Amino acid sequence: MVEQSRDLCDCRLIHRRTVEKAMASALAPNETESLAQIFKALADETRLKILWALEQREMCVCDLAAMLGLTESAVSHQLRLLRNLQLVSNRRDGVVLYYRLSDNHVSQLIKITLEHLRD
Amino acid sequence: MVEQSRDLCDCRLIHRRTVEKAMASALAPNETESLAQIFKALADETRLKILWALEQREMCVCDLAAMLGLTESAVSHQLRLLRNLQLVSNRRDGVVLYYRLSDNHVSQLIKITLEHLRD
DNA sequence: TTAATATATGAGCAGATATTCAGATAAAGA
DNA sequence: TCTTTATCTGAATATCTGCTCATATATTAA
Repeated sequence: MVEQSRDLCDCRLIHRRTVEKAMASALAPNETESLAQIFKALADETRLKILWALEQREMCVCDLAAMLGLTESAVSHQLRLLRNLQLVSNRRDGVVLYYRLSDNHVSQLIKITLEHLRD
Repeated sequence: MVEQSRDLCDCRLIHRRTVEKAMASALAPNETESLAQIFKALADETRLKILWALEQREMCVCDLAAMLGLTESAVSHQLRLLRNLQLVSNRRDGVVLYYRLSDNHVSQLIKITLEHLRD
């Protein structure tokens, strides 16, 4: 006869202290959420291509669309997302908006991950 | 009379060289895909919590489930994903599998991103 | 003001994904 | 061998997300 659900294993008793410590040093809920948002922004091939291109030169929406073979609308949607997370900034020159990376954290993240992939 | 679609702006002609250079220095398709996979792995609050906990101590599936308030099944699914990307490894002690981070790239990524969020 | 250009935005759909549920494996001990 | 424990896995589902389409906004030039 089964007395407990299969989802309650003995480790929960044996490792009680481990779990308590892990919970005590866990990320704050808002930190976890913000981290996930940033990584979500990097978790898409289109946005990665955009960011990698901007890491090397500023480009307008139209340039990015041409480079990626996508509509300018699609690119603009992605740029808004990146803008909201302050990963990219822009400057206006007449009707044209030139986008660039806001800081060098993004390129650091991409480079470290490329390093990880090469191991 | 409109001669070109709205999706073909003059920038494509004016900035032709910019676009060509961007395409020449673009990430290889397989690099882009692999990068996106890694960032996708980090782009989920559950997996972030798992990785942050493992950065500080090894833990078994059961511990992680208790810590996160999730079923062991859900945790196991996520660990498989992280294992497939070689972000975590495990050692067996009897019936218990203890998980840990495979290398320190993940904690670097999380720390850089936390830094970005603090600016 | 009017027209043209570059970009932004909202709605909607197709495809991706995190969790749950039910059941399957693998190691240890009786 | 049989049972128990810890973990794994496939299928199903509800939610999320990237793109397209149509339209709106903002800047410039006529």
